[in-house]
Amino acid sequence: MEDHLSQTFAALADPTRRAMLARLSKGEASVTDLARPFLKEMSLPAVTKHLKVLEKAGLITKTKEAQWRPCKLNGMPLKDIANWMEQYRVFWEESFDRLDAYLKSIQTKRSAKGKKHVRKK
Amino acid sequence: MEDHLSQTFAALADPTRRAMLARLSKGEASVTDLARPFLKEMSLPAVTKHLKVLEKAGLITKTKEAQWRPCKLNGMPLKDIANWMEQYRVFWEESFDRLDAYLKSIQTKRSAKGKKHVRKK
DNA sequence: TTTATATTTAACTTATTGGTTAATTAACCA
DNA sequence: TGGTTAATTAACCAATAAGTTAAATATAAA
Repeated sequence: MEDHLSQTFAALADPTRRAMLARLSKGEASVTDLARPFLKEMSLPAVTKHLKVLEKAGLITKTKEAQWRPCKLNGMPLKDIANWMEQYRVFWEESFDRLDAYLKSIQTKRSAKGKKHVRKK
Repeated sequence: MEDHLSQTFAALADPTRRAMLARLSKGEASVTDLARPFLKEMSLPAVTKHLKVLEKAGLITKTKEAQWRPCKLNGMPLKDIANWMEQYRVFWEESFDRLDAYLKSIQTKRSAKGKKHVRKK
């Protein structure tokens, strides 16, 4: 998982971890706080592991307060994802006609440069 | 990988697959077209597998044209991700002061409902 | 100093991922 | 028909992910 973006996407590819982020978006929470909704489904060490994945991806920061480890959400890695997504916005936001026109305009440019691969029908 | 959103995030958590999407954002491409930039690093079956992951996540669609399988990008799953991201926008886009104020306002609401966990310092 | 609470680490298991090579299928072409 | 190109499938392997239980660590409190 060399690159930053892959690491962030991978961290988000788990419903438990996304639920933890959702909880943290309401404010700081300790490990036990975060674990509570999941203790019927998994053990505390499993929760620790999920938090470690989020931490390594930079999505949360753990601090110390007595024997507790309050966690807070850090949105920066999400900004990287949002930036990456921008280049695809046209593929979901515009009407299909516009998307089609957009693709055609690109194809034309490529043809003009002689790059288009011609294929007999 | 039960849920849709997890499947999409997981599909995006690989630089090869993201590069393939980037290529497809310039227009349709066959499997060989998509494979070309990676054939020094991996075999064709590996490429097929990556495409299968993208296809199962709904990010691409494969069609048939003679012995080729032209692939096209489908942005819909990205819209789901963009929607999910919206709830976190405040965590990267606003100034830290505003974020702090936002969190405080939420904390206050929770205190008012008697939900806030009080902890001695 | 013992005990309780909060959290992590260690060691292990199982399933999934990402890759390989070799063989197979499918369509076209001479 | 036989050969070539495009792509997939099968069988396998190594590394990683996600979980487990049991033990260890750290702080606070009695």
